[in-house]
Amino acid sequence: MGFAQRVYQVVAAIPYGRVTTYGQVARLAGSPRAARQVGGLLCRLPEGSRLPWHRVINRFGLCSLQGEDLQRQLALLQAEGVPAAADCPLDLARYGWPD
DNA sequence: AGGTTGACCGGTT
DNA sequence: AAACCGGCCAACC
Repeated sequence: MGFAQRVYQVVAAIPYGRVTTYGQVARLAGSPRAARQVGGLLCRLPEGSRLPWHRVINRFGLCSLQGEDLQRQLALLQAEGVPAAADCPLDLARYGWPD
């Protein structure tokens, strides 16, 4: 299985109401330095994908998206009880996906 | 075929 | 404390 498939599996396994970082997804996918590529993959997900891409944020606890996409991500997170905001970083110790 | 460009990160200056 | 640097992968010129 290739890198992309492993990333999809890891993202699919992020629990409801939790978030994780690009770096951790990369780590769990077996390629610790490939955080950027994780973003690249999620960026080009097909429209109707059932993958919980919105649970992946950056190492500062903020969403890396902008504009309309950012609003969509915030809404999805809020809908599952995660107090995500555009400006205020999430506490990863509280909402993060523990190893 | 080779260069560029990203939803990034960690370690080292 | 802030800037820098190399990695790693896929897609698109």
